Amino acid sequence: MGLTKTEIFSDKQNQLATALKAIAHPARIAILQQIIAAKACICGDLALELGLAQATISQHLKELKTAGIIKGTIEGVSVCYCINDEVWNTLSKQLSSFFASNEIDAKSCC
Amino acid sequence: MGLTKTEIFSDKQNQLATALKAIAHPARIAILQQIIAAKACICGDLALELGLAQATISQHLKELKTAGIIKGTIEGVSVCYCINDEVWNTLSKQLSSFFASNEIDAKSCC
DNA sequence: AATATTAATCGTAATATTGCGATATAGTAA
DNA sequence: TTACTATATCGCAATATTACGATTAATATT
Repeated sequence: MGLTKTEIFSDKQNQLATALKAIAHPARIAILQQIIAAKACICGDLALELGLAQATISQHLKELKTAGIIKGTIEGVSVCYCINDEVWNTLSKQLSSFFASNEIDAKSCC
Repeated sequence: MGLTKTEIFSDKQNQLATALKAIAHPARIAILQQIIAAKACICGDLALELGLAQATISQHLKELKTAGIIKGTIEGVSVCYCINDEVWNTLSKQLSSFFASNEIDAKSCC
């Protein structure tokens, strides 16, 4: 087996899981932090900064891009990556409401 | 290779990644939602409710428990799972500040 | 004690992820 | 055109995840 049964879950659940999965890796968290701090937004710089191979960083960037979290604009020979603010803010709100749904007072079991 | 190089990242980055990874699965999101809504907090009930095998739910519960996000209290023959509010709130705050770190105005590149 | 009930663990097969060297692609500069 | 630079993709090996049937362990019930 080994295949997630996405069909039994709601679109919202699947989408949130996919977005979280894209962020749930230390290298990708580090990449996002670097991009946000604007210390580096170019693949090669990130590779040097983080100490991973260029191919590895490129792959992580692709995953973040596929998830819509970042977008890349061609800048001559290199590509400048930055946060996709729309997706970022939407995800931020989704997570906020997900975490807020656990109200401390309203406990009915345990 | 196939082994995440955790040693080159900070503890915070690794911890956040681990916590997010625990949540980043539709079944585990669904389990957390059920527990929060208190419709089901018992393994067997969750298995029936979500349509996954008991062994599968038990495995997902274990992962959430290992991550510290939920805790289980023995209730006769069964175990009642509930949110670990401390961990939940800490993670909520960490994520809030992570997402807030992307200030829309302060763009220095791209 | 014998039986039922519930959850955890084991073992396994299928699939996915991670990381990197090597190579391909595409733009820039000489 | 030729050489250079930067990123993307391919191919591979190692490891991790996912799901489930079967089994085990532990508590109730009769």
